Amino acid sequence: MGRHSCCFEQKLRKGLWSPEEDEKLLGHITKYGHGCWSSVPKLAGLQRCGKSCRLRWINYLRPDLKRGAFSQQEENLIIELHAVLGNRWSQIAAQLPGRTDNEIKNLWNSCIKKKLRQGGIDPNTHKPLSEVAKEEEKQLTSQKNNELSKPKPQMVSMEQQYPVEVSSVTTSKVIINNKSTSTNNMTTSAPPPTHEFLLERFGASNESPTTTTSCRPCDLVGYFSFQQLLNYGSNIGLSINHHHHHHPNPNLPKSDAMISEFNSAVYPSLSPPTPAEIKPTISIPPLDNNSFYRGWEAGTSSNNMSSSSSNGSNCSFELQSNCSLSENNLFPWDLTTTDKEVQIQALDGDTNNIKWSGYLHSQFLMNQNPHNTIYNEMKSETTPFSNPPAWQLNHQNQHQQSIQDLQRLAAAIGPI
DNA sequence: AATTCTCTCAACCGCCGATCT
DNA sequence: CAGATCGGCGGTTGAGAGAAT
Repeated sequence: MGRHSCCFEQKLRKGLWSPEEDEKLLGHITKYGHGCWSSVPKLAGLQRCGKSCRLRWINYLRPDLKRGAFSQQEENLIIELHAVLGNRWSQIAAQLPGRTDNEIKNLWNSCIKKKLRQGGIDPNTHKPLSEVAKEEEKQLTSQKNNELSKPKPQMVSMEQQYPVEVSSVTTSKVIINNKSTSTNNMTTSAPPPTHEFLLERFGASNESPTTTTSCRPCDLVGYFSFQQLLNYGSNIGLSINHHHHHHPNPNLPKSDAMISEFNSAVYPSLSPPTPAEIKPTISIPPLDNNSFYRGWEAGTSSNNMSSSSSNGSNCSFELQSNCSLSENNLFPWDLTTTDKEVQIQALDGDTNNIKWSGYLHSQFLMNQNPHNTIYNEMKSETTPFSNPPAWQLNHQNQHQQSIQDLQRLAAAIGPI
């Protein structure tokens, strides 16, 4: 069970895709949509399994892919998201329009990990390496002790260990305060950081006056503002602005000051606010996709989602769109217009960065001409699959789902 | 110039949950 | 209800390119 039948089939090609194969797949999908992936190879005349076709499309042929090197902003965002999501590459990729999970995963494994280590940060835990080493030592000793007392170690599921479901916020799964889950195996590969860690990172410490109950507003802040970021989709960068200038977190021991400085550089938008009474307000955009996007578009480059604090504290949480949608057309297609497909083009508009192979490159550049584009074909075709294309619907649905998730969460929590 | 090493990245593999039959 | 199928995900592999020796 679970195995793809295609995996057993003989005579299927493997390995790198030839330009001819790419052309066939591209031609087929742009004309008919992918529909059922398992039927794509047959229909497109390819000796590949459907899974391979899907992967090729998603990772390489999709027209909304942003090619070229990752910007520093993107890298920073990946680091920030990894701190929250762990190795959930697809969810991280969902916040970086035009980037694939595979690409991000590769970048993480080849570059970012190394950079973080060089900066004294453990890439798995996002904590200073020195701290992690200490914890490992502690764990080793406590493990030894446990082995003496317990014959078998208890398995802890991810849900038990990190009970806040980051990917899909549903009222049933949100646990406001997970103080009970103190076991935090920092040696495992890339666990999402704990709630406590986020509190530490965000500076929402016990100094808050509202810390006595099990449902503190500040407890929500770390996750919830991040959740807002995550759910509000691809074009939002999180910035936690505290109106002090950057300085090492006073809560950190002095020996960690350098690391803190590094954090400021690597996590430029994540410099911890001073421990203060942060009380975010939540504004929920309407469900209507178009008006939501227009709402972002209508704003300036900085769209405050929540920025008030109850006592006039200098801290504010602010969600920013990276830049104005109207300026950069960050969505690969403009959902508010009728000529959607005509708008599809390299997102950053920098053709030098486009890594298409030669024939594809010329083909796509050609296709950017609204008068000569296969995407016009896509639009005009009225096949069961391509009206609109599934990959467009997916993107659209993803945002709508995110908004609905957030609304459910807000409804469950009530006014803060 | 030849060899080895390192890095990048496309693609595969195996698993899982959802859906279909 | 059980098995089959499918789409999706994260981990891993290995080819190829470039750097170092």
